[in-house]
Order: sequence, then C-alpha cells, then structure tokens
Amino acid sequence: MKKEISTPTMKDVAREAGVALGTVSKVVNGLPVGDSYRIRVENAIQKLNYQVNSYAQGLKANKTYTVALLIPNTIDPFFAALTYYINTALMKRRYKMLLCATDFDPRQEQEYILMAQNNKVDGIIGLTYNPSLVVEENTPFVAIDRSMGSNIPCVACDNFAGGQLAAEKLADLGCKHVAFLRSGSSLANEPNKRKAGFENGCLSRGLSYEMKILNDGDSFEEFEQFLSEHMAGGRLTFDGIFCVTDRLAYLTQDMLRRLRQRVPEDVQLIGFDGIRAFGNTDYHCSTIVQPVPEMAEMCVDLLLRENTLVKPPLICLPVTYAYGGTTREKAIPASKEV
Amino acid sequence: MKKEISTPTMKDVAREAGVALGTVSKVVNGLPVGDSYRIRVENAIQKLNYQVNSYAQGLKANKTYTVALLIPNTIDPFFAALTYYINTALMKRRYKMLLCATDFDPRQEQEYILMAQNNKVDGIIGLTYNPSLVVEENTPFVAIDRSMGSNIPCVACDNFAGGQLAAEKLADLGCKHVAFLRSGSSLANEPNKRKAGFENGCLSRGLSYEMKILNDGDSFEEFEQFLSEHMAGGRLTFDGIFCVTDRLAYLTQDMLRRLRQRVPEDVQLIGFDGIRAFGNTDYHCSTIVQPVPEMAEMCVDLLLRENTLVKPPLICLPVTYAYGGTTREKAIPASKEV
DNA sequence: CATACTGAATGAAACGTTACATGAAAATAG
DNA sequence: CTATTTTCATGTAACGTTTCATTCAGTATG
Repeated sequence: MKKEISTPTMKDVAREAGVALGTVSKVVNGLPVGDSYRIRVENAIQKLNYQVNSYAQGLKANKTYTVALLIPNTIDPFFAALTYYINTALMKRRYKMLLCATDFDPRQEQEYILMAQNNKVDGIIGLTYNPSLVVEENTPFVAIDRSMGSNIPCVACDNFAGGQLAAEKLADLGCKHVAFLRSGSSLANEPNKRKAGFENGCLSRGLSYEMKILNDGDSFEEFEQFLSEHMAGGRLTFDGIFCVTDRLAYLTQDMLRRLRQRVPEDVQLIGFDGIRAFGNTDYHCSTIVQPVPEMAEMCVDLLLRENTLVKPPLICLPVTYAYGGTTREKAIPASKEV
Repeated sequence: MKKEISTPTMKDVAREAGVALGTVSKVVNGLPVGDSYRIRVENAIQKLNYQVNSYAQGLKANKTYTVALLIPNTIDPFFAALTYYINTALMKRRYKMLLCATDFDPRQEQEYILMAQNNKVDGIIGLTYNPSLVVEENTPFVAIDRSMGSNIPCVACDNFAGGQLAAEKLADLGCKHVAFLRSGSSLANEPNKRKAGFENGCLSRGLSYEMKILNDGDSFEEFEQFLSEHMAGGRLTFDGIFCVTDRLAYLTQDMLRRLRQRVPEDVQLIGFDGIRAFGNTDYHCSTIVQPVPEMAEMCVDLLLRENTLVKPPLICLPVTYAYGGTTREKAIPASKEV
C-alpha cells in the first residue's frame, strides 16, 4: 500500500533546475522571478512532473483548502443536486469538499462542526436541522435554508415568492378552490414561507383554499383520509393542489390514483423543488424550481469571499415555474432523448 | 478569514501535561504508555480540546487519508446512492473522500487520475467511461462496473444473475412473450451481462422474447415507434418487459401511458438498479435491486485492505427482486410514512 | 571610479506530526 | 547487593512547503 516511488518535491525541482528552493516556490506561486530562472524551473517541473503537496502547503499556511458540507445525505434528489453543484463550485476554486452526511441527526451535526472547527476545514456550508447548533465565531459558516442567528448568512430560494407563484399559476390554470399540503416539522425556517406566499397569492387572486399540515409520523393513510374527506360524489372538492415539496407531490399522485382521481384532468398539482426523476429527464410534476446551481455558487462565494465585512443575513434567489405533466398548460414541451 | 485563535498542538498538550512531545503522540496513537502519563495526557487533551492535525500527520506519513471517488455526478440516483455509501464507509475508517465529478468526460476522468496519482490521494474508486484510462501501477484503484485490466479489481452486482432473475420473475408472473429493452452504449462492461442473463433465463423457462437496443442519440420517438410496431389490435404483442435500467423503465412507463397500455394490467414491467423516487419512498417500478451499500463497503474494503497479495479481478454481489407496482404480485406491500 | 541603491535569488526557520536512537529507571537474575 | 536486562519517557530529525532576513549582482549617481 505504501507508495514506493516517491513523488518529486520542490527540493528535487530546485536541484534539477540548479536554483534555490525559494525560487521554485516563487515560480509555483506566480511571484516575480527573473525570466531565465523561471524558464529553468518550469522545465524542471515539466521534466519531473512535479505537483505541489497541498498538505505541506496547508500545514504551513494553517489552511486546509477544504470546506465541509453538512447535509443529511446525498440520496434525496435535492440534497444530491446541492452536493453536486457545491462540489463543482469548490473544485473550480481549487478547494476540496469534505462531505459530512449527518442523517438528520442533531448529534452528528454538532460533532462534525466541532471536528471542522478544531482543525480540519476552512469553512462550513450546512443544511442542518439542529436548532441549537453551536458554531464558533471564528469558523466561517454559511447556512442553507435555515436562519442561524445574526452573523451567519443564509442562502435560500425565494420561498415566499415560490408559494405565491404556485397560487398564481393554479389561478391562471383555471382553479377555483385549491388545497395546500405540507408535511411535518422537517421543514424548518425558510421553506415555511412557502405557506405564507401561497396564502398571499390565493388572496390576491381570489382563490379559496384549504390547509393540511401533516405532523411527522402521520401515516400515509391519514394523509389519504384527508383527501377522502374532501370528496363529494366521487370528485374532490378542490381542483388544484400545492404540495410543499415534490416528494409530497409524488406521494399525493399515488394517493390520487388510488382514489381514482385523474391528474391533471380532475385535479391539477404543483410541487416545489424542481426535482427530476433521473437527474436529467422529466420533472416528477409541475413544480416551482429552486435555482440549485445558483444557490450552490452563492454559498461558496459567500463563504470564501475575502472581505468579510458585509455579511448579508439572508439571500433569496429567484424561483421559476416548470411544467411537469400535472397541470393543464396549453403547450406541452417537446420530446427528449432516451 | 484567517483563524486568529490558534488550535492547540501536541506541544501545547505536552507542556500542559508536563510530559514530552513523543509521549503525547503515543497516547494519541494508542501506543503503550505508562498509566500515570496516559492519564495526565488525556486530561490535558480534554482540557485544551486538542485534535490532531491530520495534514501534519499526512505530511509525515506521506499519506493523505483521502480517497478519490471518480463518478460522473451525484445527481443520477444510482450515483447519488453510491456516493453516499462510499463516503460513509470511508468516514467510518477515518478516511476522507475527494469527490471528483467527471460529467462522463473521458478527459476529466484522466485528469483527475493524474492529479490523484501524483500526490493527493491514497487510492481511487472509479466508475468511469474512458476505455483507455491510464492508471499507474502504484496507485491503488478499484473500479465499479467496469473491468479495467488484469490487476485492477472490479466491483459490480451480479448482473447476469439479475437478468436471469428478471426473466424468471416475468415467467412466474405469468408472462408468455416478453421484451428486453436496452439503451445505448453508456452501459459498458459488466452491466452488459444483464442481457445474457435475461436470455438465459428466458430459455430455461421457455419464454420467447424480443430485443431492442437503442443507440445513443436514439430519440424518444424512435423508441416509442418500436413499441407501436409491436402492437396488434390495440394491444402489445408482449406481456412483459425487462428494461435494463430503472431510468429506462421510467421512460417506458411514460410511453406505455401514451399508447394507452396499462401497467401492470396489460403489460408487466421490470427494471434494474433499485432506484427509489425520493431515496426512501417507493420504487419507481418493480426492479432488480443492486446491493449498493454492500458494493460501496466492498470497494472501500478492497482499496484499503493491507495485504494486497490477493486481488480478485471481479467481485459480483447478489441482487434481489423488489416489487414496485409495475408487476402483478399476489401480495402488495404495506403502507409507508409520509 | 567609488558609492548608494534596487531588485531578486538564497537558504534557514517554522508549521505539527511521527519515528527512532538515547538513556534512565525499574525489574529481574545471580 | 551488584550486574544485567527490560521498559518506557525523552528529544531530535525529518516530512514538503512558505516566509523572511540576508546577500549579491547589477545599475545609477556624483
């Protein structure tokens, strides 16, 4: 397992080029060096196929060029997308990402933060659920979707506008009476604004609406029962549904199928998040799309920005609407590749 | 950005405990130390909240305690699951994972390998598509789903058995004439065996079958046309379909819906991979499930195993069948949480 | 031609750890 | 009670960088 062929070091390059160690360092870091020296060093680097040892660099600089990402997992499609785009944004800046999968466990969240703080990372990006998370002053931290106190910036999509947009879309699509479905407590902080935005949108468009908020642990049947209760003569009493996540919209579609309600003929459905079935294929449902790539870029930018003077407490990025088959648009999108 | 409050070092611990530096090192690494010393050091570690600097460790040991994962992205659900479980398996062994998203780009794949080889990682786990990838002798490498030459072990699920199982299931479920659908060249190496396994299963059960292999770039319409051609009197000429991936099965369901074929009433459908819609909810379709957690564990184990003497060239892990609504089982699984 | 000044190459020190040679103290044997 | 062995804490060197004080060469100035 131990590498037998040792990697060339700066010392080797210096010897090869016939210059001093410090000169090689300067060339590597782009500091001013006389042309004749630069060329000799560059040739030596080429010849030996030298690469800097970033761990020695990190040791010296007391920087690790690593950022921790605290996220429950990478399996949930929304988390998976965030992970991908944040990793890409970090790699672009020559930073590495330490993936910390917390499994929604508040204890693990805190443990990872301690670990990160003590030594190993230059900053943390966290999508966390522990309401009493302790983050030391001197550890740069950017939160996703959760306000975590005065001087920790939070990046989110414009959840309020998203809720509003959903209501307006349903109104535009001809709905008269709609429902808002939300699953339990797992939606902390920012995403809660979807409800307020939706109500606001309904009000301004004269849509009447009902609310159903499921607590954690509410069973599938209980949810189904809510829908059953709102049926009269084999039809739902509402003609549009806004689900607070695509995941919930997916489950709702299952339930509606069992109740012999057709989507979108009998009831139109809008979800939230912009999850696609296989990453690049169709949306699971018509949905309010979060700008995940932009959110990722913003997190990294905020975390690594040098002038830490201005710390905006909350950054809301714009959402968009996307058709996904569960609404009755005029035009239906074109075909796709297999 | 720079940390003002410096992290305590071993030297600080040694001073605090009144012992030598080396003694602290031994305690930290669990080497034999006299009890009175050990206790003093442990107390000092507690008091100062000391954590080892893994980058100094890495510099000394010429090990980075980091493993690169080469994978196209983390968005595709299968890749997302692999990423999650591999990361977990590595963290359990106190290794870090460097996520290298290659976007299916052979050039990026090779670049990441060069980077990894030269310095930065102790090994590589790769799910790659570049057939002419160059991997140096002295860099431990484990491939997923791709045979990459004599001394690079490959971890995969038992694709042949999976194909066979699919055929047998369809036979058990009453099918008489079935179809095998496969999408293009993106399925290299190991997963190709699904076809052979399926044929073998059909043969042994007396099932007749048809094959359709889509090349890359074949459009959705072309695929739909294949299905249309196999219809007579408003019904498909086959009563079962095995799709080589869940993704394809997902698309196929869309197509069948357009052709007014009911699943599973008119035609039963089995996919491959074991992808769930939202990580923990229903399967998209009845499917052959890859043992992703076990595969991940195996990759890490193989990569980090000390006695590198025995290098099995191919490890096939067993697959299972799971019901997902697109087949006509007797019993239907129970309910689920929201 | 001598002096002062500039710019750039040099090489040693330091970052936090581990490994190893050293030596002291304790334990055992004679 | 001495001699020998064992045990184990000690402290230094080394890992590959960066930084910074030093030095040196070359140019400009009087």
